[in-house]
Parts: sequence; C-alpha cells; structure tokens
Amino acid sequence: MTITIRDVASKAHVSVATVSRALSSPDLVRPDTRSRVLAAATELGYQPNRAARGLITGKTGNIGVVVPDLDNPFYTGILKAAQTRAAHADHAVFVANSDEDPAAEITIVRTMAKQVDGLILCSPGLTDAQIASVADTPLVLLNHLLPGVPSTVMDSADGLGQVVAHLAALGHSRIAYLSGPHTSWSNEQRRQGLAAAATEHFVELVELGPFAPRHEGGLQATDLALAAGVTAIMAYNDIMALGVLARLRDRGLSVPDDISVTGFDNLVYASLTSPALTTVRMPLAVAGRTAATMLLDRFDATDGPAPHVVLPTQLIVRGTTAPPPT
Amino acid sequence: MTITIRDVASKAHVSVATVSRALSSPDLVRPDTRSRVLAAATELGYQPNRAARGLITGKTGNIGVVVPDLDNPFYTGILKAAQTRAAHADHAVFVANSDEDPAAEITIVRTMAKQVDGLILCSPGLTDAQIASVADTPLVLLNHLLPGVPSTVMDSADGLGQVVAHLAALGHSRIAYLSGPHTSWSNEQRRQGLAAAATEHFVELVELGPFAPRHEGGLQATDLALAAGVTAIMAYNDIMALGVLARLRDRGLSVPDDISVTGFDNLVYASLTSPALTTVRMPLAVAGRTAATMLLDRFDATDGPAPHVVLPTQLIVRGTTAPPPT
DNA sequence: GTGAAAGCGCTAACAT
DNA sequence: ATGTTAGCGCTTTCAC
Repeated sequence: MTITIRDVASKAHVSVATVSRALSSPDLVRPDTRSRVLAAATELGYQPNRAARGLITGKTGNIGVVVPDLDNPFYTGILKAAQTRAAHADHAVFVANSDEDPAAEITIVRTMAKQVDGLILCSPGLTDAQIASVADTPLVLLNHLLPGVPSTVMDSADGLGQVVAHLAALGHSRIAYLSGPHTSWSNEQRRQGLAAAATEHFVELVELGPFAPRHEGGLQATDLALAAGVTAIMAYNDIMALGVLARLRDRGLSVPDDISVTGFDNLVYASLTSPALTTVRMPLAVAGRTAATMLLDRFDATDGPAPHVVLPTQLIVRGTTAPPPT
Repeated sequence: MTITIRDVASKAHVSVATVSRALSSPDLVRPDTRSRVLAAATELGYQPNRAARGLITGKTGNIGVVVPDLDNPFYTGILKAAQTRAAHADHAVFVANSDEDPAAEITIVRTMAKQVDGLILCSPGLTDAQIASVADTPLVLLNHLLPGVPSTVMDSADGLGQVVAHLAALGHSRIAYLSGPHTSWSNEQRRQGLAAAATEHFVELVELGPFAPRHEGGLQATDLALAAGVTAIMAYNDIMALGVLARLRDRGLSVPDDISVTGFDNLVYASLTSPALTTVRMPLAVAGRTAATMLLDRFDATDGPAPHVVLPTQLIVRGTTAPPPT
C-alpha cells in the first residue's frame, strides 16, 4: 500500500542506502545515480516516513506550540506566524491548548516532548521552577524571561508606560489599572513599568484585580474602577477592555467624554469598536516568527548562551481616550 | 539519556514484551506483574516513543487539522474544540495554515498524511476533485459535503433563511447579500438557501460580490450595496459585517435606523459592537468536537457508510436590524 | 561511490 | 502469563 524506500531502491536499481543518501546528502552519490533515484522517487510519489527517520536520527522534524487558549487571537496570532516559519523550515507543528491550566501544561509538555524537537511555550502562568523542570527539551519562552532559556518577549512594560504618558498628557491624574492574573510573568512586568511611569508622570494609580483576562473580567472590573473615582481605565488586554466598554455603555457612561479606556494587544477587533479602542500594538507575528526561528536555530547550535530578544511595542491612539471631564 | 522500554523491563525484572503488554493491554499480564511494571515506569518517568510504536502499528496517534487562516476565530473555534476532543482520546494534533491557498493545501495534506492517522479539513476552497485525490488518508470535511467522505456541516443555508425571514418580517423588501468566495462550498449552500428564502418571503435580492471574507471586503462591498438602493445588507460573515459597519459609519449612515446589517458566525467580537451585530450562531465548538469524534471513530471502524452530520444554526437578533426607514 | 548489515524503540506473532 | 524473535522504514557505520 504505502510506498517505502525499498520500492524506490528497486525501481532505481540501487540499494536502499543509496536512495537514503541521494535524498539526504546529495553530494555523496554520483549525479547520474542521484537523478535516477530522484526520478524513481517522484514517479512513485515517495514520501519518506519521518517517524522512521526520527527513530534513528533522533530528530522528529516537528515542533510544538503550547498556548493557554486557542480562542484568544493574541495566541493564535503568534501561533500562525510560528507555524508559517516552521513550515518554511520543513517542520510541522503540534499545537496544544492548555486551557490556562499550568498543571495541564506541564503534562502536555511532557507528552509532547517525545514527539517534537522543541517547544514554544506561550503560557503566562508557568512558574520558573515548572519551566526548569522540563527544560531538557529545547524550549523557547514567549513573554517570559528566564536565564538559560531562550525567549522572545514583547516589551509590554514600555507599552504600558506609553499609555500612562499618553493619559497623563491628556490631563488624567487618577487612573485605574485592571490587572490580569498575578501569576503571569508579563503582567508583573507591566505592573513594574506601570509603577515607574506613574511616579514619573505624577499620576495616582489605582490597581484593581486580578481579573480574568476576558470579557467578563472587564465587566466585573468596571464597576470597581468607577467606584474608585478614576477618570481613565487601563485594561490588561483588549478583550477585557471591550468588556469595560460594554459595561460602561450599560451604565450610561460615554467614552471618552466621561471616562477614557485603553486596551492592550491591538487585536483587529479592537479597532472596530465605536469609538475605536486606544491600545498598544504587540508585534505578534514578529514574535511568533522570532520564537520559531530561535527554536530552529537551537537545533543546530544547541550550545552557546540562550538568546533573549525584546520586541518593541507601540501605543496606538484611537478614540477611547480624551482629556478627563472638567 | 532518553529512557526506553528496555530500562523499564530490566528495572521490573521482566521482558520488554511484558512491559509493552502491561501498558497497552493490561489484561494480558498478571496484576502483580503489571503493577511492578507500572511502578518501574513511573519511577523512571518512562514515556513510550510514539514514533517507534507507530512504525509497527501503523498508527501515529496524531491527527491533523488544516485551516485556511489561524487568525480567523471561526477556524480557531473549531480547532480548539477538535484539539480538546483529540487530547481526550490521547491524540496530539498537527495544525497547518493554508493561507487560503487550495494548491498549498493539497501539498500540506500530502505532507501531513504520513504523520497522522487522519485529517480534518476546514478549507472551503477545495474542489471535490482535489479532496478525492487525497481521500486515501482518512478525512473529515468541515462545511463541505462530498459523498463517501465523512463530514460535519453547519446548516448555514437555513441560517441565512432565518435572516431573510427576520428582515422580511421587519418590512425589508430589497436586500443585498454580500457574497463570499464562490469556490466555497458553504457559500454556495447559503446562496441556494437564500434564493429559496427570498422567493418564499417575496423579497427582492441583490447579490453582490464575491468579496474577500474579511474586513476590507466589507468596506469595499458597502458602497456597492448602497448604490444598489437596498435597506438591508447581509454580509457573508461577521468580519465582513464589521467592515460594513465601519464603512457605513464613515459614510455618515446610522445603523439600524438608515440601514440594517447582519453578519454570520456569531464571533464574540460581533456582540461587542455598538449596536451589537445581528448574526447567525454557528456551533463551532460542537462542530470541532463532532469532526474530531468522527475521525477518531473512523480509525476503529474504517468501513461502513461515511457519516454526515448537519448541525443547526440559530439567528441571533441584536441591534443592527430594524424596520427600514419610512 | 555504493552495498550489506546493524539497529533506533517498539509491538506482534510465535513459543514456552 | 511471560519470554524470544522478527521486523516496522529508515540512516549510518563499515566494507568493498
């Protein structure tokens, strides 16, 4: 049924070893032999069995991408770019959804480890210890910095700093930050950037949360922020910000006249609200591509220091921010 | 380095065959032997090499999901559910993004075929002939009906019928339909349902397009629809509808007072516009789960007739539809 | 430059 | 109920 290297070998009147060489190390066989083999291979529609190859080479030609939530366009943006980059290097990608459960995540990594050459971990909830416990598999971390493990991070602290500067410039002096999960490395980063920026711009900060980084979280957080008497709300991400917007609408408040709102991530859908959401662009595609490239490079040169790249973020001013009501 | 079945065997003082049996067919070994093996396995942290197993069983324990665009929440909704279902059956999932290119898609399927036990194809652009050409690999089609190939389809024709009925009941008599790609099986389905519904409800239909099923497509289509003098616009999907809404806003038109707009898919983001989008709910999660289940079932019973399940859709009336201006 | 043979980690007869 | 053995499809020494 399925056609193997042996079929190609007999058709080309060579040994299986020669077929193998002709495909993997072309310069080890005479040109005419090689072309004969290649002809036979294409004619038969031969596709090497990667599992069998992997058994002996120890390389699967696969990478894994672990994300907390496939329904979240933030992660799928990264996934898409990583997948494209991997395909370009002839690697297939396994994807696993951890449902934002760190425990499940570790299990997933363990299970996947055997089937892939390396993994990209996008999971914000993992502790350093948990990550270290699986670092025998080549890893690239996304938005999480850990010495010794390659990582790609987007500079969200700076992004939030840009938001604070923007709001301060508009005249806001009391601002709420709706925090995401405190176990998230990137949220902690933002909070640090936030504190620094608040001090620098003489802004009084009301930190609320943690909230679920979802629409419902925004709904829930809004009333708290309102009660705190702020004139601007910075949400952990766009999804949460959309929740805030919805809740403010329900409460009869006008954005940005009564209150300013900002998101984070710059999901396409965030630009489609009315007014459009002021937010911070995260370089998702670049991040996904970079992470995949890092991992791929790691396969060749597994030694050397672990690279860490920091990608810049950019404030996108749209319609949900304005000077506070007088 | 990596720990194999042999390590477990020697630690448990049994043969490798016994270890294999203890893990795969527990009832073939004595309980105490099995527990000894299991203990050794867990103590060593043994994870069977699935590639090696697959080499002999012919089963990889993997399935593939091919989608046109990982940035589209419609597909990731399906993917997520399929992944969860597969994981539940101890199958890992490969994901590939075809970039909406049918040619690339076939290549992807061919490449993946060796590494998976079966595939879920979510790609609307594939022709029947193309699908048939790869049907030697177990396949489940999403939103595409082809005799002999198992499929899960969402009844979008009926969904669009519900939209027409709704608009007709509101008093609209001239309605535009912004068509998606004509190569899409599901779009053709909708157009058929549409024609029938229009006749039934005495509605005059202006079919425009095809347009790209994206935000830009909606932008582009809007002016055409306006020029056609309709009082309601039915978009191919929510993303396109959001484009329509944006363009109408730019043109100074009020929705739903001046004109009604409907989407399709019920993406979460569609409910967050203001006014919220009237649309049709597609049972994405059910579809993903069903497709995965179908595929998994197919592995056990590869014969028998190909199952086809049709999932109901549901009109979700929100704020973008109202009676036409008088 | 090419072939023969060993073996990657595992399961499936076939023995016992 | 358990052990022995023969491969699954491939790459890679090692001869020639």
